[in-house]
Amino acid sequence: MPSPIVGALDEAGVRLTGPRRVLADLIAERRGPFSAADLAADARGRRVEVGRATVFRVLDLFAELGAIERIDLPDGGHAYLACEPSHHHHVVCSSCGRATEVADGVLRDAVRDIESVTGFRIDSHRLELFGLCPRCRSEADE
Amino acid sequence: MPSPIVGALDEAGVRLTGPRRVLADLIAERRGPFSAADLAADARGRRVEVGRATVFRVLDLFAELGAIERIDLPDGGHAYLACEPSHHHHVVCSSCGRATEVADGVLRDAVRDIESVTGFRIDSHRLELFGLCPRCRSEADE
DNA sequence: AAGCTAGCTGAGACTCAGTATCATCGGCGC
DNA sequence: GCGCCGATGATACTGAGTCTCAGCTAGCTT
Repeated sequence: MPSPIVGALDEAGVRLTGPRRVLADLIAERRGPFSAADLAADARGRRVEVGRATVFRVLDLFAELGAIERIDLPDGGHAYLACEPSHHHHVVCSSCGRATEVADGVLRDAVRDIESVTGFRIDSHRLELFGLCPRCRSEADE
Repeated sequence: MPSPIVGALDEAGVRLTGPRRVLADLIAERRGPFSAADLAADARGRRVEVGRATVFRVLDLFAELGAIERIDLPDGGHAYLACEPSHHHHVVCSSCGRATEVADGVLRDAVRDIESVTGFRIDSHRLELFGLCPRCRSEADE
């Protein structure tokens, strides 16, 4: 079964090259957030050489297609996350790295409030949430 | 008149050194977000030499004291912003860089919703908003 | 199936933010 | 003033991300 990202590539009408397939597969197998360096290491682990520059380019491409998203970690670092193309936000577990998506709806009212208070016209926003996932919560309770 | 940051340093009981005063003044004069490199350049422009490492250290210190905050720009870069120490979020004008603070209250309900939907226990979050400030809006309308 | 070409790739040099180290300096409590 | 200890600056280092360019290849064309 081909990864859903490969399907997205196909639909977008971009070339389906070797490195793109490999990276799409590796991304599909990852659960939590990952960095460009992680992917490069994964590829090396499989004895598939993918240039560092290519990893960044492909990550950019996927992000443009909406197949993955770039998020900012609390420590200031960056990471990528496979996700649905619709606008949404991420909840990242600070213990195990597991991540979940949250629909954007919850923020709509808040954004409207902020617009009327500040006079700004809000064009875009980014919200990232960090905490403990259900599994890590119950482990912490024991 | 001393910058409000100098007061914060005093209260926190940390040393009031030359570089800290200089950087506090430079930060107080800035309107929008700024980077560590911006500050270093400002200092050089005034013929005051402040080591690059010191700029980062002082920025860290100020951030710890809550006198400034680190924000993530939409392009993935970082910047700092002078602000009040209470928890809040920033609205940054994507045209002129002017920034405003928004109290955290608007998000409380949204965070509660997200907790009940996902089962996560949310410990922290970061919200950044980008758009046009009132002034740039009216200029854009003309 | 062979040819063509735009677009992709990999190597490697480069930039730039941020960190680590360490000898020296200078705030500030005495 | 004196002296201690934290702060400083010079310098070297790391690691993420970008740029360039020669060579390669996916997939259209015939």
